Amino acid sequence: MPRPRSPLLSVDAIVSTALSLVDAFGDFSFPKVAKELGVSQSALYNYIENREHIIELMRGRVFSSRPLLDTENLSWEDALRTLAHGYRTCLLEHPRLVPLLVTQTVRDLGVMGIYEDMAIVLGKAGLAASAVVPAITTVDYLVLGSALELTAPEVVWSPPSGQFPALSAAIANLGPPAKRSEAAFAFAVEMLLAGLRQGVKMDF
Amino acid sequence: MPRPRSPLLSVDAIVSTALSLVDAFGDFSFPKVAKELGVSQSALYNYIENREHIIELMRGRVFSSRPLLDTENLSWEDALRTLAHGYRTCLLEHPRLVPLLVTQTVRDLGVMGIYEDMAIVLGKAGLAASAVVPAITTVDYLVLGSALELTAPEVVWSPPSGQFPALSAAIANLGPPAKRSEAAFAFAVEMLLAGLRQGVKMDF
DNA sequence: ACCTGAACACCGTTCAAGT
DNA sequence: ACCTGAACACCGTTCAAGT
Repeated sequence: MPRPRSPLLSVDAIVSTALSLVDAFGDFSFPKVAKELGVSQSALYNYIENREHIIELMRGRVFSSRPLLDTENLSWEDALRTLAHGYRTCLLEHPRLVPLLVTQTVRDLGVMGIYEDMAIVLGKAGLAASAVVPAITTVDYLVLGSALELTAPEVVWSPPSGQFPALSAAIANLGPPAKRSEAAFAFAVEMLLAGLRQGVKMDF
Repeated sequence: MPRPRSPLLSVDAIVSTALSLVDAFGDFSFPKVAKELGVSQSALYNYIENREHIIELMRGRVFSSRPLLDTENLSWEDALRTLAHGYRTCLLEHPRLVPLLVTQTVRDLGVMGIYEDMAIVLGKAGLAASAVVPAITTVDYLVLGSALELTAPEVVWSPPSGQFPALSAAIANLGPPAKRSEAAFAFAVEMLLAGLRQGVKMDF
Protein backbone atom coordinates (compact mmCIF):
# COMPACT_ATOMS: atom_id res chain seq x y z
CA MET A 1 0.00 0.00 0.00
CA PRO A 2 1.43 3.43 -0.97
CA ARG A 3 1.78 6.16 1.58
CA PRO A 4 -1.60 7.87 1.79
CA ARG A 5 -1.93 11.54 0.83
CA SER A 6 -3.33 12.37 4.22
CA PRO A 7 -2.50 10.12 7.19
CA LEU A 8 -4.95 7.37 7.97
CA LEU A 9 -4.30 7.72 11.66
CA SER A 10 -4.05 10.35 14.36
CA VAL A 11 -3.45 10.35 18.08
CA ASP A 12 -7.00 11.54 18.59
CA ALA A 13 -8.50 8.76 16.52
CA ILE A 14 -6.47 6.14 18.38
CA VAL A 15 -7.49 7.51 21.77
CA SER A 16 -11.15 7.75 20.78
CA THR A 17 -11.20 4.19 19.51
CA ALA A 18 -9.41 2.82 22.55
CA LEU A 19 -11.76 4.67 24.86
CA SER A 20 -14.86 3.40 23.11
CA LEU A 21 -13.49 -0.13 23.38
CA VAL A 22 -12.87 0.35 27.10
CA ASP A 23 -16.38 1.70 27.54
CA ALA A 24 -17.88 -1.24 25.68
CA PHE A 25 -15.71 -4.12 26.87
CA GLY A 26 -13.73 -2.89 29.85
CA ASP A 27 -10.43 -3.16 28.01
CA PHE A 28 -8.68 -2.44 24.74
CA SER A 29 -5.93 -4.06 22.72
CA PHE A 30 -3.70 -3.03 19.85
CA PRO A 31 -5.20 -5.56 17.44
CA LYS A 32 -8.72 -4.34 18.18
CA VAL A 33 -7.89 -0.65 17.91
CA ALA A 34 -6.06 -1.29 14.64
CA LYS A 35 -8.90 -3.36 13.23
CA GLU A 36 -11.44 -0.71 14.18
CA LEU A 37 -9.39 1.90 12.35
CA GLY A 38 -8.78 -0.34 9.36
CA VAL A 39 -5.05 -0.27 9.80
CA SER A 40 -2.26 -2.63 10.68
CA GLN A 41 -1.35 -3.15 14.28
CA SER A 42 2.15 -1.81 14.01
CA ALA A 43 0.99 1.43 12.39
CA LEU A 44 -0.21 2.60 15.80
CA TYR A 45 3.38 2.94 16.94
CA ASN A 46 3.85 5.86 14.58
CA TYR A 47 1.66 7.91 16.92
CA ILE A 48 1.96 6.43 20.37
CA GLU A 49 4.82 4.95 22.31
CA ASN A 50 3.19 2.00 23.99
CA ARG A 51 0.11 0.81 25.83
CA GLU A 52 0.80 2.97 28.90
CA HIS A 53 0.94 6.01 26.68
CA ILE A 54 -2.53 5.34 25.25
CA ILE A 55 -3.91 4.95 28.75
CA GLU A 56 -2.39 8.22 29.85
CA LEU A 57 -3.86 9.92 26.78
CA MET A 58 -7.27 8.50 27.69
CA ARG A 59 -6.88 9.92 31.17
CA GLY A 60 -6.23 13.33 29.68
CA ARG A 61 -9.17 13.05 27.34
CA VAL A 62 -11.63 12.08 30.05
CA PHE A 63 -10.64 14.89 32.39
CA SER A 64 -10.31 17.56 29.72
CA SER A 65 -14.01 18.26 30.19
CA ARG A 66 -13.26 19.47 33.68
CA PRO A 67 -15.32 22.60 34.39
CA LEU A 68 -13.34 25.68 35.34
CA LEU A 69 -13.77 26.52 38.96
CA ASP A 70 -14.53 29.99 40.18
CA THR A 71 -12.35 29.69 43.23
CA GLU A 72 -12.83 33.32 44.22
CA ASN A 73 -16.53 33.53 44.86
CA LEU A 74 -16.93 30.28 46.73
CA SER A 75 -16.37 29.28 50.32
CA TRP A 76 -13.67 26.63 50.60
CA GLU A 77 -16.37 24.13 51.46
CA ASP A 78 -18.38 24.79 48.34
CA ALA A 79 -15.21 24.93 46.29
CA LEU A 80 -13.95 21.56 47.50
CA ARG A 81 -17.37 19.97 47.14
CA THR A 82 -17.66 21.28 43.60
CA LEU A 83 -14.15 20.14 42.74
CA ALA A 84 -14.71 16.66 44.11
CA HIS A 85 -18.02 16.16 42.36
CA GLY A 86 -16.72 17.63 39.12
CA TYR A 87 -13.72 15.34 39.27
CA ARG A 88 -16.02 12.36 39.70
CA THR A 89 -18.41 13.52 37.00
CA CYS A 90 -15.66 13.28 34.40
CA LEU A 91 -15.41 9.56 35.08
CA LEU A 92 -19.13 8.84 35.11
CA GLU A 93 -19.28 8.07 31.40
CA HIS A 94 -16.09 6.04 31.46
CA PRO A 95 -16.08 4.09 34.73
CA ARG A 96 -14.47 1.06 33.12
CA LEU A 97 -11.39 3.16 32.46
CA VAL A 98 -10.66 3.34 36.19
CA PRO A 99 -8.96 -0.05 36.57
CA LEU A 100 -6.54 0.97 33.82
CA LEU A 101 -5.86 4.32 35.48
CA VAL A 102 -5.16 3.26 39.03
CA THR A 103 -2.00 1.33 38.28
CA GLN A 104 -0.31 4.22 36.49
CA THR A 105 1.30 7.40 37.69
CA VAL A 106 -0.52 10.57 36.68
CA ARG A 107 1.41 12.48 34.04
CA ASP A 108 -1.39 14.38 32.34
CA LEU A 109 -1.12 18.08 33.13
CA GLY A 110 -4.87 18.70 33.02
CA VAL A 111 -5.42 16.16 35.76
CA MET A 112 -2.53 17.63 37.70
CA GLY A 113 -4.44 20.92 37.57
CA ILE A 114 -7.30 19.36 39.50
CA TYR A 115 -4.92 18.40 42.26
CA GLU A 116 -3.42 21.87 42.22
CA ASP A 117 -6.89 23.39 42.59
CA MET A 118 -7.60 21.14 45.53
CA ALA A 119 -4.32 22.06 47.16
CA ILE A 120 -5.19 25.75 46.83
CA VAL A 121 -8.67 25.28 48.23
CA LEU A 122 -7.44 23.23 51.16
CA GLY A 123 -4.82 25.84 51.90
CA LYS A 124 -7.55 28.44 52.02
CA ALA A 125 -9.49 26.18 54.36
CA GLY A 126 -6.67 26.65 56.82
CA LEU A 127 -5.77 22.99 56.81
CA ALA A 128 -2.38 22.22 58.26
CA ALA A 129 0.17 21.96 55.47
CA SER A 130 1.00 18.41 56.44
CA ALA A 131 -2.64 17.41 56.04
CA VAL A 132 -3.13 18.77 52.53
CA VAL A 133 -1.81 15.73 50.70
CA PRO A 134 -3.72 13.28 52.90
CA ALA A 135 -6.90 15.22 52.19
CA ILE A 136 -6.31 15.29 48.44
CA THR A 137 -5.42 11.64 48.51
CA THR A 138 -8.69 10.96 50.29
CA VAL A 139 -10.69 12.72 47.60
CA ASP A 140 -8.77 10.73 45.03
CA TYR A 141 -9.59 7.44 46.68
CA LEU A 142 -13.23 8.40 46.90
CA VAL A 143 -13.53 9.47 43.28
CA LEU A 144 -11.82 6.40 41.89
CA GLY A 145 -13.55 4.02 44.27
CA SER A 146 -16.90 5.53 43.54
CA ALA A 147 -16.40 5.28 39.79
CA LEU A 148 -15.11 1.76 40.17
CA GLU A 149 -18.37 0.79 41.77
CA LEU A 150 -20.19 1.63 38.57
CA THR A 151 -18.07 -0.98 36.84
CA ALA A 152 -19.48 -3.99 38.62
CA PRO A 153 -22.40 -5.62 36.85
CA GLU A 154 -23.99 -6.43 40.19
CA VAL A 155 -23.37 -5.29 43.71
CA VAL A 156 -19.77 -5.64 44.81
CA TRP A 157 -20.78 -7.81 47.71
CA SER A 158 -23.24 -10.59 47.17
CA PRO A 159 -23.71 -12.21 50.58
CA PRO A 160 -25.14 -15.72 50.37
CA SER A 161 -28.64 -16.22 51.74
CA GLY A 162 -29.04 -16.65 55.50
CA GLN A 163 -25.62 -15.58 56.73
CA PHE A 164 -24.55 -12.01 57.25
CA PRO A 165 -27.90 -10.64 58.49
CA ALA A 166 -26.74 -7.09 59.17
CA LEU A 167 -25.12 -6.76 55.77
CA SER A 168 -28.06 -8.34 53.97
CA ALA A 169 -30.46 -5.99 55.74
CA ALA A 170 -28.41 -2.98 54.79
CA ILE A 171 -28.24 -4.10 51.19
CA ALA A 172 -31.90 -5.04 51.06
CA ASN A 173 -33.46 -1.86 49.77
CA LEU A 174 -30.79 -0.11 47.80
CA GLY A 175 -31.36 1.93 44.72
CA PRO A 176 -29.80 1.25 41.32
CA PRO A 177 -25.98 1.25 41.09
CA ALA A 178 -25.72 4.77 39.68
CA LYS A 179 -27.74 6.22 42.56
CA ARG A 180 -25.94 4.06 45.09
CA SER A 181 -22.52 5.14 43.91
CA GLU A 182 -23.59 8.75 43.85
CA ALA A 183 -25.02 8.47 47.36
CA ALA A 184 -21.93 6.80 48.77
CA PHE A 185 -19.72 9.43 47.22
CA ALA A 186 -21.84 12.35 48.40
CA PHE A 187 -21.90 10.79 51.84
CA ALA A 188 -18.15 10.41 51.93
CA VAL A 189 -17.48 13.93 50.71
CA GLU A 190 -19.80 15.37 53.34
CA MET A 191 -18.00 13.30 55.95
CA LEU A 192 -14.73 14.75 54.80
CA LEU A 193 -16.09 18.29 54.81
CA ALA A 194 -17.57 17.82 58.25
CA GLY A 195 -14.26 16.55 59.50
CA LEU A 196 -12.31 19.43 58.01
CA ARG A 197 -14.90 21.85 59.39
CA GLN A 198 -14.50 20.47 62.84
CA GLY A 199 -10.83 21.20 62.47
CA VAL A 200 -9.70 17.74 63.32
CA LYS A 201 -5.99 18.08 63.87
CA MET A 202 -3.75 15.12 63.82
CA ASP A 203 -0.01 14.90 63.99
CA PHE A 204 1.29 13.47 60.76
CA MET B 1 4.96 -39.24 33.32
CA PRO B 2 3.03 -41.65 35.54
CA ARG B 3 0.53 -40.40 38.02
CA PRO B 4 2.47 -39.48 41.16
CA ARG B 5 1.82 -41.32 44.41
CA SER B 6 0.97 -38.10 46.14
CA PRO B 7 -0.26 -35.14 44.10
CA LEU B 8 2.36 -32.67 42.96
CA LEU B 9 -0.08 -29.82 43.32
CA SER B 10 -2.57 -28.36 45.76
CA VAL B 11 -4.84 -25.34 45.83
CA ASP B 12 -2.73 -23.93 48.64
CA ALA B 13 0.51 -24.28 46.72
CA ILE B 14 -0.98 -22.64 43.65
CA VAL B 15 -2.33 -19.71 45.66
CA SER B 16 0.94 -19.26 47.53
CA THR B 17 2.95 -19.25 44.33
CA ALA B 18 0.60 -16.86 42.55
CA LEU B 19 0.63 -14.52 45.53
CA SER B 20 4.40 -14.47 45.75
CA LEU B 21 4.54 -13.67 42.03
CA VAL B 22 2.08 -10.82 42.53
CA ASP B 23 4.13 -9.51 45.44
CA ALA B 24 7.30 -9.63 43.41
CA PHE B 25 6.13 -8.56 39.96
CA GLY B 26 2.65 -7.11 40.37
CA ASP B 27 1.05 -9.88 38.36
CA PHE B 28 0.98 -13.62 37.84
CA SER B 29 0.39 -15.93 34.92
CA PHE B 30 -0.38 -19.60 34.46
CA PRO B 31 2.92 -20.32 32.74
CA LYS B 32 4.87 -18.73 35.56
CA VAL B 33 2.94 -20.42 38.35
CA ALA B 34 3.32 -23.76 36.60
CA LYS B 35 7.02 -23.29 36.02
CA GLU B 36 7.56 -22.29 39.65
CA LEU B 37 5.82 -25.48 40.74
CA GLY B 38 7.64 -27.64 38.20
CA VAL B 39 4.47 -28.70 36.52
CA SER B 40 2.73 -28.28 33.21
CA GLN B 41 0.46 -25.30 32.68
CA SER B 42 -2.69 -27.29 32.14
CA ALA B 43 -2.22 -29.23 35.36
CA LEU B 44 -3.34 -26.19 37.31
CA TYR B 45 -6.85 -26.67 35.99
CA ASN B 46 -7.21 -29.79 38.08
CA TYR B 47 -7.36 -27.57 41.15
CA ILE B 48 -8.70 -24.22 40.05
CA GLU B 49 -11.34 -23.16 37.57
CA ASN B 50 -9.73 -20.15 35.95
CA ARG B 51 -7.74 -17.02 36.57
CA GLU B 52 -10.56 -15.27 38.42
CA HIS B 53 -10.77 -18.20 40.78
CA ILE B 54 -7.10 -17.91 41.73
CA ILE B 55 -7.54 -14.20 42.40
CA GLU B 56 -10.51 -14.85 44.62
CA LEU B 57 -8.52 -17.47 46.51
CA MET B 58 -5.72 -14.95 47.00
CA ARG B 59 -8.25 -12.50 48.39
CA GLY B 60 -9.37 -15.10 50.89
CA ARG B 61 -5.80 -15.93 51.83
CA VAL B 62 -4.80 -12.33 52.45
CA PHE B 63 -7.77 -11.53 54.64
CA SER B 64 -7.76 -14.80 56.55
CA SER B 65 -5.35 -13.19 59.01
CA ARG B 66 -8.10 -10.83 60.03
CA PRO B 67 -8.00 -10.38 63.81
CA LEU B 68 -11.19 -11.25 65.65
CA LEU B 69 -12.92 -8.19 66.92
CA ASP B 70 -14.24 -7.90 70.45
CA THR B 71 -17.32 -5.98 69.43
CA GLU B 72 -18.81 -6.07 72.92
CA ASN B 73 -16.27 -4.14 74.93
CA LEU B 74 -15.62 -1.37 72.47
CA SER B 75 -17.40 1.85 71.68
CA TRP B 76 -18.65 1.88 68.10
CA GLU B 77 -15.99 4.42 67.30
CA ASP B 78 -13.16 2.28 68.55
CA ALA B 79 -14.72 -0.75 66.94
CA LEU B 80 -15.00 0.86 63.51
CA ARG B 81 -11.53 2.33 63.74
CA THR B 82 -10.09 -1.03 64.68
CA LEU B 83 -12.00 -2.79 61.92
CA ALA B 84 -10.91 -0.32 59.27
CA HIS B 85 -7.26 -0.41 60.26
CA GLY B 86 -7.28 -4.17 60.61
CA TYR B 87 -8.84 -4.49 57.19
CA ARG B 88 -6.10 -2.34 55.73
CA THR B 89 -3.35 -4.11 57.64
CA CYS B 90 -4.18 -7.35 55.85
CA LEU B 91 -3.28 -5.71 52.55
CA LEU B 92 -0.08 -4.06 53.71
CA GLU B 93 2.11 -6.99 52.77
CA HIS B 94 0.35 -7.53 49.46
CA PRO B 95 -0.47 -4.09 48.08
CA ARG B 96 0.19 -5.16 44.50
CA LEU B 97 -2.73 -7.56 44.79
CA VAL B 98 -5.18 -4.66 44.96
CA PRO B 99 -5.41 -3.93 41.21
CA LEU B 100 -6.39 -7.56 40.67
CA LEU B 101 -9.00 -7.41 43.43
CA VAL B 102 -10.87 -4.26 42.53
CA THR B 103 -12.24 -5.54 39.25
CA GLN B 104 -13.83 -8.62 40.77
CA THR B 105 -16.91 -9.18 42.88
CA VAL B 106 -16.16 -10.34 46.42
CA ARG B 107 -17.16 -13.96 46.91
CA ASP B 108 -14.86 -14.94 49.74
CA LEU B 109 -16.85 -15.52 52.93
CA GLY B 110 -14.09 -14.38 55.26
CA VAL B 111 -13.99 -11.00 53.58
CA MET B 112 -17.77 -10.88 53.65
CA GLY B 113 -17.45 -11.27 57.42
CA ILE B 114 -15.54 -8.00 57.62
CA TYR B 115 -18.38 -6.20 55.89
CA GLU B 116 -20.87 -7.89 58.20
CA ASP B 117 -18.91 -6.70 61.23
CA MET B 118 -18.89 -3.17 59.90
CA ALA B 119 -22.63 -3.31 59.27
CA ILE B 120 -23.17 -4.39 62.86
CA VAL B 121 -20.93 -1.69 64.26
CA LEU B 122 -22.53 1.01 62.18
CA GLY B 123 -25.97 -0.15 63.27
CA LYS B 124 -24.84 0.19 66.87
CA ALA B 125 -23.59 3.68 66.04
CA GLY B 126 -27.16 4.61 65.35
CA LEU B 127 -26.48 5.36 61.72
CA ALA B 128 -29.57 5.57 59.54
CA ALA B 129 -30.14 2.23 57.83
CA SER B 130 -29.89 3.85 54.43
CA ALA B 131 -26.45 5.21 55.26
CA VAL B 132 -24.89 1.92 56.35
CA VAL B 133 -23.88 0.76 52.89
CA PRO B 134 -22.51 4.17 51.90
CA ALA B 135 -20.40 4.18 55.05
CA ILE B 136 -19.08 0.67 54.46
CA THR B 137 -18.42 1.52 50.85
CA THR B 138 -16.45 4.53 52.01
CA VAL B 139 -14.24 2.41 54.24
CA ASP B 140 -13.77 0.04 51.34
CA TYR B 141 -12.63 2.82 49.01
CA LEU B 142 -10.24 4.10 51.63
CA VAL B 143 -8.68 0.74 52.35
CA LEU B 144 -8.18 -0.19 48.72
CA GLY B 145 -7.06 3.27 47.71
CA SER B 146 -4.63 3.46 50.58
CA ALA B 147 -3.14 0.08 49.75
CA LEU B 148 -2.99 1.00 46.10
CA GLU B 149 -0.81 3.95 46.97
CA LEU B 150 1.84 1.58 48.29
CA THR B 151 2.01 0.08 44.82
CA ALA B 152 3.42 3.11 43.05
CA PRO B 153 7.21 3.19 42.88
CA GLU B 154 7.17 6.95 43.26
CA VAL B 155 4.54 9.40 44.30
CA VAL B 156 1.31 9.09 42.34
CA TRP B 157 1.52 12.69 41.23
CA SER B 158 4.80 14.01 39.98
CA PRO B 159 4.15 17.65 39.11
CA PRO B 160 6.73 19.11 36.74
CA SER B 161 9.00 21.79 38.13
CA GLY B 162 7.67 25.32 38.26
CA GLN B 163 3.98 24.78 37.67
CA PHE B 164 1.50 23.72 40.33
CA PRO B 165 3.03 25.65 43.24
CA ALA B 166 0.42 24.72 45.84
CA LEU B 167 0.66 21.04 45.01
CA SER B 168 4.45 21.08 44.89
CA ALA B 169 4.58 22.82 48.26
CA ALA B 170 2.25 20.28 49.81
CA ILE B 171 4.30 17.42 48.41
CA ALA B 172 7.61 19.00 49.36
CA ASN B 173 8.23 17.50 52.75
CA LEU B 174 6.40 14.22 52.81
CA GLY B 175 7.58 11.11 54.54
CA PRO B 176 8.23 7.76 52.87
CA PRO B 177 5.34 6.10 50.99
CA ALA B 178 4.45 3.70 53.79
CA LYS B 179 4.11 6.51 56.31
CA ARG B 180 2.30 8.71 53.81
CA SER B 181 -0.25 6.05 52.99
CA GLU B 182 -0.76 5.29 56.65
CA ALA B 183 -1.20 8.99 57.42
CA ALA B 184 -3.69 9.55 54.61
CA PHE B 185 -5.68 6.54 55.69
CA ALA B 186 -5.70 7.48 59.35
CA PHE B 187 -6.71 10.98 58.37
CA ALA B 188 -9.58 9.75 56.24
CA VAL B 189 -10.85 7.33 58.87
CA GLU B 190 -10.83 10.07 61.50
CA MET B 191 -12.73 12.31 59.07
CA LEU B 192 -15.30 9.59 58.65
CA LEU B 193 -15.59 9.02 62.38
CA ALA B 194 -15.89 12.74 63.01
CA GLY B 195 -18.63 12.97 60.44
CA LEU B 196 -20.53 10.03 61.87
CA ARG B 197 -20.10 11.46 65.36
CA GLN B 198 -21.53 14.76 64.30
CA GLY B 199 -24.52 12.82 63.14
CA VAL B 200 -24.49 14.20 59.67
CA LYS B 201 -27.82 13.17 58.26
CA MET B 202 -28.44 13.14 54.59
CA ASP B 203 -31.39 11.87 52.62
CA PHE B 204 -30.27 9.06 50.40
C1' DA C 1 6.63 10.27 6.69
C1' DC C 2 3.58 6.64 7.11
C1' DC C 3 2.13 2.16 6.51
C1' DT C 4 2.39 -3.32 5.91
C1' DG C 5 3.66 -7.92 7.12
C1' DA C 6 6.32 -11.08 9.44
C1' DA C 7 8.45 -12.23 13.60
C1' DC C 8 9.03 -12.83 18.62
C1' DA C 9 7.91 -13.73 23.23
C1' DC C 10 4.21 -13.80 25.73
C1' DC C 11 -0.99 -14.81 27.47
C1' DG C 12 -5.66 -18.15 29.19
C1' DT C 13 -8.16 -22.27 28.21
C1' DT C 14 -9.40 -26.78 26.20
C1' DC C 15 -8.76 -31.45 25.27
C1' DA C 16 -7.05 -35.93 23.83
C1' DA C 17 -3.85 -38.97 25.65
C1' DG C 18 -1.23 -41.26 29.10
C1' DT C 19 -0.87 -44.00 33.77
C1' DA D 1 -7.35 -39.08 39.81
C1' DC D 2 -3.71 -36.44 38.14
C1' DC D 3 -0.59 -35.04 34.85
C1' DT D 4 1.56 -33.97 29.88
C1' DG D 5 1.71 -31.98 25.39
C1' DA D 6 -0.30 -30.00 21.59
C1' DA D 7 -3.53 -26.83 19.97
C1' DC D 8 -6.16 -22.49 19.67
C1' DA D 9 -7.15 -17.77 19.88
C1' DC D 10 -5.37 -14.16 21.84
C1' DC D 11 -1.69 -10.36 23.59
C1' DG D 12 2.44 -6.05 23.12
C1' DT D 13 6.44 -4.71 20.62
C1' DT D 14 10.09 -4.61 17.06
C1' DC D 15 11.81 -4.22 12.58
C1' DA D 16 12.84 -4.74 7.73
C1' DA D 17 10.60 -3.45 3.72
C1' DG D 18 7.70 -0.70 0.79
C1' DT D 19 6.22 4.04 -1.31
